[in-house]
Amino acid sequence: MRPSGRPRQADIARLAGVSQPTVSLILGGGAAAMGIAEETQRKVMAAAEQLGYVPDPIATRLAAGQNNLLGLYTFTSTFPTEMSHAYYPFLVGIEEESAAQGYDLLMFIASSVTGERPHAQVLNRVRLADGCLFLGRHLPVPEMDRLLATDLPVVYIGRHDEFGDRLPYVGADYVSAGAAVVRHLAELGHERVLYVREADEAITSVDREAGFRRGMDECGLAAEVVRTDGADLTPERLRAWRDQGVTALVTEATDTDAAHRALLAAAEEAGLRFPDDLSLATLGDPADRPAGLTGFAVPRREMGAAAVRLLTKLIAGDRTVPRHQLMTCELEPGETAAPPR
Amino acid sequence: MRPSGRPRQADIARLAGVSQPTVSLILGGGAAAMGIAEETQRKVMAAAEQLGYVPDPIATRLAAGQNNLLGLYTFTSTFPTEMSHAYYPFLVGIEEESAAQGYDLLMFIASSVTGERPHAQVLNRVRLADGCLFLGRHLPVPEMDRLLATDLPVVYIGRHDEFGDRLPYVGADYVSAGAAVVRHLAELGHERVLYVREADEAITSVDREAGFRRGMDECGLAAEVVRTDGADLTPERLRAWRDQGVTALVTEATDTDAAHRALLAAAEEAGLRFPDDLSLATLGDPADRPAGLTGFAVPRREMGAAAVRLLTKLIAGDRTVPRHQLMTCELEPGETAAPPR
DNA sequence: GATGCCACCTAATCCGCATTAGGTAGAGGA
DNA sequence: TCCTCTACCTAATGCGGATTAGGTGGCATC
Repeated sequence: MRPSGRPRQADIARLAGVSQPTVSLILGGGAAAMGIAEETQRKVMAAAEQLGYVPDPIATRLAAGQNNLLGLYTFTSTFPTEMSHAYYPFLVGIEEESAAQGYDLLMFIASSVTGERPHAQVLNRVRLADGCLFLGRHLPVPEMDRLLATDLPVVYIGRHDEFGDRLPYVGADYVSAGAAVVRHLAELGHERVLYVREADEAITSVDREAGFRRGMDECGLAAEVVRTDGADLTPERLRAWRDQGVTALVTEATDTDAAHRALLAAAEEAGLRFPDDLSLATLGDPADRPAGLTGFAVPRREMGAAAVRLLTKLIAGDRTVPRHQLMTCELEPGETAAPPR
Repeated sequence: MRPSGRPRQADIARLAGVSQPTVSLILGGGAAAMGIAEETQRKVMAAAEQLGYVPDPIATRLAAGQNNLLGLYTFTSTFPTEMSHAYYPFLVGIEEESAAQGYDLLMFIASSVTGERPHAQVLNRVRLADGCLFLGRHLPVPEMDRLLATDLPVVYIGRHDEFGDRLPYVGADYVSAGAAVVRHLAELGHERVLYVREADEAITSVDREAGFRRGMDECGLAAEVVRTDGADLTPERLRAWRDQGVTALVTEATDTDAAHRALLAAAEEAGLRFPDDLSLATLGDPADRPAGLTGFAVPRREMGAAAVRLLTKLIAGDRTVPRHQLMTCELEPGETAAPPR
């Protein structure tokens, strides 16, 4: 049976009057084709062209162990219907860099039909590609663990230290970015800056606070940190802070943006405006980032591109690349922070 | 060389004291394993379990003859940086339905910032999927023609009649939708409705006008059509139409939205408001659709899903499916159309 | 004219699994 | 005892391409 009408190397070989291995050598290109007569190469290339030959990625991978396909697996729907297209910038970066590196993208889809453990199935299919990018908040640890046990190159987009050095990733440098935001506030003249963070201990939250502290430290200021669940951020509390001499607030953007939202709401209710009454900065990209908000931007597009570069290097067998990369986030001065008044 | 340390069927076979094909039969499950002794099955299953066997998807697919991959090729960047994410809803539908059908998505990347990849080359590579979806405004006719000459199942998203029956597609039924919008206006009491369209003769524009005319016809009204390049839509002209008794305007949404935008601008300048002074409806989805605009919605998500269904049927060899499908667009009553005043 | 040497290409295999045509052993019948 | 069936399993092969170890013919050399 010949399942597809696609031409194979054997067809080219017949047409060109050579053997299949010769075709493979020539189409394989470069160094391997060195010892082959120009004339033969021309014939073969012409035949391949004429037949519209395209190598079968499956066979290629089976035989050679690679097929120029980069897998992309998101642990939720790749194209989220609900959430603001948070993944989109990643995809843009991934697409661009993949094209630049000569890879096509193989998007693996967590089938909703498989129910129970959808990831197990897909994580197996993932091995179709030469390597795979992962994206998404909730990472299924056991399946990932099994995948890491294989030799498939993998890169996670986003910081994930659960697996230590075993899981390469490209993340954002929240620490440096947080410190930069604080320095910006200090340069504006703020001396009492309060960090309002959520109770969540996610690595990103930890990093942001570390960044805040580092920035304060570098400026010789005392770091004050408050944890909130959102509800306890009352207008009175805000006013009290202000009366005590606090001139700037820093919050963090998370998946829920609880602290950020609560702060905005409380300020509104208290009749406090930014930056007139208080300065405000936010560490991270809130989902509905108000224009002019002081903080930093997560370079999602660049992260996507960097992840592709890292992955292709891993595929190429490069053992020297740093397996954990943190991208710099650009400071966004914005308009919610100004000199204290 | 044994590239991966994973166990294969041969290993199981050795451990269970049977042959590799036997293992394949048993693990292949169900019907094929019918003629195999229970005892043997147990041994094999136990061995597989013990070794932690997981079938290699590559080899499986090579042997099975198809790879469960749907290609997706957009004639522009798949993830446009600039334009409002017009393709996004298509992608959502495509992803969902692909998952439901058990296919993964292979995204072919056309142009990139670096190194142009001519369509010809990519259209060749496209053939590595079991079938391919196409998306995008500008379709390279000669290359497409060559691709259609092969037996690769293909579905275009969007109406494209250049290739007649050779190119299956899933489009939107602009004619019916246009007629429905006009009927809506007529029901509101409008009798003199003016269609303001662009000069472009794209099939979609032709359809929209046809829809307008059909709607008017069904309501026993005379169709009046004006072509514009945008610049000639002066405030005076709008006022003149109104003074002559026109109570409703209909425009079309295109890639540039020239007519639509010009009309809004001219109305603003003329101090005419919708629906107070004139009623307005737009055929299609303008890029920045103002909330409440009367018109119809293009069911992009459903189109994506329908395209996947059509493609999978074609792949399965179904020769009876209608190769051209037009999806119904929902009327959006909106607020820019009201009874004439 | 035998030998050596290249330059070019092909035969043979493998990758891991699926499939089909056979083969073997044991049971049952004559 | 010989033959025929089943019941079970295996040998052989293919999928499409990569790789390696040869093989062949022509030309130069002694």
